[in-house]
Amino acid sequence: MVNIKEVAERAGVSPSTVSRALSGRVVVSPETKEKVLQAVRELNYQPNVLAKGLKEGRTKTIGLIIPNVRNLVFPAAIKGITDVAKKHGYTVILCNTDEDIETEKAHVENLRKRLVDGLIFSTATAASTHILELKEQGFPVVLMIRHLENKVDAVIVDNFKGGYEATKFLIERGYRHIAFINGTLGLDLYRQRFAGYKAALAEAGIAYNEDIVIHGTHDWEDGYRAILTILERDQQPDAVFAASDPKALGVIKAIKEKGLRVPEDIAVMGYDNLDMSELMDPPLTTMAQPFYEVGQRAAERLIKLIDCKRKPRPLIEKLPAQLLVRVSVSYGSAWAEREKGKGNNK
Amino acid sequence: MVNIKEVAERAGVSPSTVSRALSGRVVVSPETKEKVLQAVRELNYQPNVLAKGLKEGRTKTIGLIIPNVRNLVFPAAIKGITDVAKKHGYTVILCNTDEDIETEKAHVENLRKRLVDGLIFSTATAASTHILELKEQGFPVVLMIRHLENKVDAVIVDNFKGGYEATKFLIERGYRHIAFINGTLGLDLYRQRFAGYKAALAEAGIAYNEDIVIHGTHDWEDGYRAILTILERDQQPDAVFAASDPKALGVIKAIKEKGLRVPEDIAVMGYDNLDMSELMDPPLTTMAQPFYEVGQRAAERLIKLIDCKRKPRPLIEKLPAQLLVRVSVSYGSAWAEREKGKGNNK
DNA sequence: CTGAAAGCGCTTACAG
DNA sequence: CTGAAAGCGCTTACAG
Repeated sequence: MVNIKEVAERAGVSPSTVSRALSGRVVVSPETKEKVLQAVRELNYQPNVLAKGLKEGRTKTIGLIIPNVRNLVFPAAIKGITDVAKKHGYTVILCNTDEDIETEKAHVENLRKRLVDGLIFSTATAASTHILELKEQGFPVVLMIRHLENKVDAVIVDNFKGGYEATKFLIERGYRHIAFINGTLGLDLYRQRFAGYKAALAEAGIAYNEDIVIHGTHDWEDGYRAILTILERDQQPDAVFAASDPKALGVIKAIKEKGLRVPEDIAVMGYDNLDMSELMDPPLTTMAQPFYEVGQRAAERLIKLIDCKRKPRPLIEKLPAQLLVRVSVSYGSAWAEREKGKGNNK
Repeated sequence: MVNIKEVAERAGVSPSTVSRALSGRVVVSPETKEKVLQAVRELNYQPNVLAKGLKEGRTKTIGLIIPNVRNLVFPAAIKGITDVAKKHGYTVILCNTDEDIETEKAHVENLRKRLVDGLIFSTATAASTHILELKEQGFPVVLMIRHLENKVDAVIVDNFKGGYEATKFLIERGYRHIAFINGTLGLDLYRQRFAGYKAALAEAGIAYNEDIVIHGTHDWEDGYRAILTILERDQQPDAVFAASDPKALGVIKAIKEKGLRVPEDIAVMGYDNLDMSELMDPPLTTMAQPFYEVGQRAAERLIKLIDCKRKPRPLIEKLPAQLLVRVSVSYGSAWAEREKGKGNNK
């Protein structure tokens, strides 16, 4: 590859001048500048980013650490990040941790060796204390989707509110026996959705029934098994709130295979709004998470942290999940009764 | 961050010695080596990869250029690549082109400025001649999933065979009026699947009927509309072969909404085997593409190209797609007849 | 406005 | 086996 010296020779100036003409930050006479640009074009000169980075101490690169690229919540967020990064002239390095904390640490080391300017994370586990260390060293870090304590900047979705609103909607629709199929309680986002579920029940005066709540499910097959387990306990929920779309989809599959109908016999509410959820039979009612926006906001926040010398105090940005009503939730038995009663109340 | 000089001081040796002790490629006395490693541990020294890369002219980094991270075929391939890269000590830089050729070119420039050691591509379009240029300059490039002419190393799936076997299976199952819903003919992979479809028809002596073939569909909504269009043409296919799973899923949705049953009235065959396809109602019969393996093989090939000075001639590796029989395809009208006739033929 | 020099943090041929 | 020196390709304070 051609270097700055060759460009300088071609243009009849010194390397310093080439550098200045290209940077735009220093005054260079118009004629010299034109000569330089001409030479650059002729030789198709591409400044070596390593040398530049070594000198300047920054690389216009951000590291992105994701627990699992095959988890469908991440591709949209990745897109949001790369779009914003591109707009600001940043390159993104993607690392996959397989939900493993040691792999995560290894990636962080590797990225720091490469002098990335900042890091966007979805933590593998809540035990990622090495992230707090980074933060303390003044290294720009933004968490996304999954967050830690409130000491590190983060862009997340309001999971308590999401869980609350989903459950409240089911209750308003007249469902009274609402099963909850949750992910691992090791992740704050699932704890929050659970708390929201309970809060909505309490508000409506519905007793919490632990026989229709299952934690720790992971993929659609777990969701499939979980609802079967609940059914085997001789529980007959009139609705199921699953804490992720894949779990909801597994639930629907199991319900159908039992010869029951969705939503007539059991309504199903998901959480995510993955691309496929609209396509399902029946189309899934769900809490839509704004993953693309989460990615965008995380990247914008990180770039702000990188550019600004004195570190502002951590900001936790919570975006709202949005209820998306489709076919998998209809009206429960309490709906008609309430409608009937409405006339009297007024 | 701590540098090599500080380590040298701590260990009481020269920077050269630190470098040598760490590289392992040169003889260093055991005692010196121990002193150095001790200092490295105490200071938590991480060699600066930029400086190292600048000096050595390589960075142990590979660039990965993907047309669209939200397209579900890619996450699995990305995983295959990052797994292999990690095993060999390489880092992966992910770039997203949005199917846009100019963005693709910009990414290539950017990555070369960063001295990546090689590139893995899924080309945005067949017109990516800049990739051929890279190849001619002796720069290591491997294409994946989508390939160009046979001048560049590539790991792809055998699309002709895949299209042929899918269609042949439908014919063997007794279907005779098989619609084909294809992607864009601008991509070789769709041309090949189409050719396979026609070859299987011809072999079985079934006339090609262009009224039940639609090209250029992209996502599930296009698939949904395409089958509706065919139905409006007063065509009644007994089976639909869709050239991707999302298209097949859209087809199923449309068929159901028309009050027809899958597979009893119309059978549906997909192509991909995305994670969700098994979950559908009915579970989708499809040609499974080994995306994870494609990613692995592409990364292995690229690393081989990087390590080997004299360039071997381009190798196009074709992995087989595999028929996965699930519920969305059953038995067509010609099946029973043939079964009946079998006794006589023997 | 422009050039010569120093330096970013490494590695490696050259001496010893 | 080890150290001093040069150099990878840039940028920028220092002169002029």
